Amino acid sequence: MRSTERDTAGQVAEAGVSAPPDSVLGRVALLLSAFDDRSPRLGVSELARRTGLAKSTVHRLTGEMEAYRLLAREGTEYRLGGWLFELGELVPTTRTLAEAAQPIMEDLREATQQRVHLAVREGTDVVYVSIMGGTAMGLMSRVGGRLPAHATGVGKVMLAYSSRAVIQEQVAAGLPQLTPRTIGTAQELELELRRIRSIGMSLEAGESHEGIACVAAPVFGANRRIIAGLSLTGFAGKIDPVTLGPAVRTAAFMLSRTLREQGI
Amino acid sequence: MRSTERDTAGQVAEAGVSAPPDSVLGRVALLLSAFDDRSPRLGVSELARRTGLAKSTVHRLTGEMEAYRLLAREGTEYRLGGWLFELGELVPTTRTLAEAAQPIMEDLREATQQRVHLAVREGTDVVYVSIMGGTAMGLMSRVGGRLPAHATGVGKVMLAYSSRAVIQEQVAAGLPQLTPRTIGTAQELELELRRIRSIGMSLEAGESHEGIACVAAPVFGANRRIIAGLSLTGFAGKIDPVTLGPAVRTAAFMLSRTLREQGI
DNA sequence: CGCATGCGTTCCACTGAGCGGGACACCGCT
DNA sequence: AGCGGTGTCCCGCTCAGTGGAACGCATGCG
Repeated sequence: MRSTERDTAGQVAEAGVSAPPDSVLGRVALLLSAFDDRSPRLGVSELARRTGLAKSTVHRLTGEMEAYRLLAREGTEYRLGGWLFELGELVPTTRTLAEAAQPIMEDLREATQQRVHLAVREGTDVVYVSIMGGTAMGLMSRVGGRLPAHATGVGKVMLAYSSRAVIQEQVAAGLPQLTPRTIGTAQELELELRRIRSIGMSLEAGESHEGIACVAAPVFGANRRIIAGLSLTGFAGKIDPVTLGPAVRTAAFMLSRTLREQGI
Repeated sequence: MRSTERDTAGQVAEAGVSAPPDSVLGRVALLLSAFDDRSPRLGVSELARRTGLAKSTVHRLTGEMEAYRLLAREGTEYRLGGWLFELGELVPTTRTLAEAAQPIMEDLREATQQRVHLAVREGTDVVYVSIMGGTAMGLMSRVGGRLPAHATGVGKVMLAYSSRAVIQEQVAAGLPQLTPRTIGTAQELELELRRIRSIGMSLEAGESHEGIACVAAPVFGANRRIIAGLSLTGFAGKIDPVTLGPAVRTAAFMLSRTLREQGI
C-alpha cells in the first residue's frame, strides 16, 4: 500500500511551480517534501539531487532551517525537525477531531477487531488523521498519509455528502486508477455516490489496494456539514458489511453528536 | 496549565534573530509561530501586528504559504495548513514511538485510571508525543506542547538518565520557576537526579502546576540510551507513588523492550 | 446620514538577500 | 596515489522581496 500512497513531493509539484521554484519558500517546501516515509534522513548532496537545487544553496538553507527546528541534524544527515511535529499538532480540526474520536475509535476497534480509520478531505485526497488497530496486518495506511478520495471508502463517503463543486473538482483531477477496480468515470462515481447516500455508508473492495476491503460512514460537524469519514478496514474476506456496517454507522453517529455538542 | 506552556513564538525568538529576522525563512517562521492554541485563526492585519512585518509583506507571504498548504484560508482568515500535519507525522521517532507505545499506554490508563503521558526531550524542554486519558481533568498537557524539562516528572526522569552535557545545558538555561516548588538550583537538581536513579523513577508534586502530581519512568531505545519518558499524572491526592510507581515502571520497561525488538 | 476606523488588497521603485558556480578539505575505496 | 564521494566555504551578480503608500470596502459610532 505504501507504494501507492501519494508522496508530498507530488503534492507540492501539483500545488504550483515544479521545475525551478523561484522563491525561497518554494525551495524550502521542495526541501521539506524531499523527505518521506522511506527516506527520513538525507544528506546535503542527496537533497541537492532530489530537489535540483545547487549544493551550496541546500547547504545554506538546511543550516537555516535547522536553526528554526524545521530540520534536525543527526551526524552529517538531516531529518525533519521537531517544530514540524509541534506545528502539526496545532493544525485546527485535525487535533480536536482526533481527540474527540479517540474513545469511540477504541471501542469500535474492540468491538469489531478490525482496523479503524479516521480521515478528512484535503483537496481531492483524503488524509488519515487517526488510525487504531496495530500494524499487524502489514504496512498500510499511515497517519498523515494521503490517498485519492474517489478510490477509498472514507473518501467516497465524504464525497457522497459533499457539494457538487467538490465532486466536479474530484472528477477534474482525473480519477487515477490505483487498481483495476478503482472507479474510473464520472458516471460510475455519480452512481456510486447515489448508492452511498441511499444506504448511509460506503463499501470498498480492492479499489485502493488489492485484497483490502472497507466499510465507511460519514461524520458530520456542528453545521450538519461533512467533516470526516470513519471506516473499518481489513482483508477482503474479513470485512462483512452486514455485521460491520451498523457498527461503523453507529460509531460515526456518536462521533457526530460528540462534535456537535462541542461545537466543532 | 496552558498559561505556563511555552509557546513556539518564544522558541523561535530563542532560536535566533528576534527583532527583524532578515531572511525570508525567518519571516515565514515568524508567521507560523504567530499561531497558537488560543488563536488558531488570524487575519492579515493581526499577523502583521504580531510579527512586526509590513502588512503587504504578510499578505504576499501568506498567499504563497497557502499555495504550499502551510496555511489555509477560512473566509478572510488564515489557519495552519494541512501539510504541516502531514509533515509532522513524518518526523522520525515521534511517530514510531507513539505507535509502539499506543497499546501499552492504553493498558496503563485502563489499569490505573490516570492520565498517561509520553514525552521526548527537545533541547531543554519536553514535548508531549502522545497522551491518553481524556480532557476530563481540565485543560492540561497537550500533544505537541512544551514544558521545561527540569520542572516535570517526565523531564526529570529523562535528565536523570542523560549525559552530563545535557544536564549542564539544562542548568545553563536558567531553571525557570513554574511554581514555588519547581527545582531552582543546580545542587537541588543534582540531588534529585541521583535520587531518581536510585529508585528508577521520578516523582513530581506541584513543580510544574499547583495541585498536580506525577510519577514517571524512563523509556530506553535499542542502544540503551534514554529516548522518552512515560508518566501517570493526576490531582495531587490521587497519585500514590507506592501503587502507581510499579505500574509506570513496568509499562516503561515493556515499551523499552518493544522498541529494542523493533530496533528503535 | 457622514465620518472614522478597521479590514484586505494592490502598486511600485529601491536594494541587499540569496543564488550558484567553483574551489576546498576530507573521508573511504580500490 | 588516484578517485568518487561527501560536507563546507567564498564571493560577485542580480532579481526576488520588501514595505510605504494608496485603494476599495465593510463596519460602527455620533
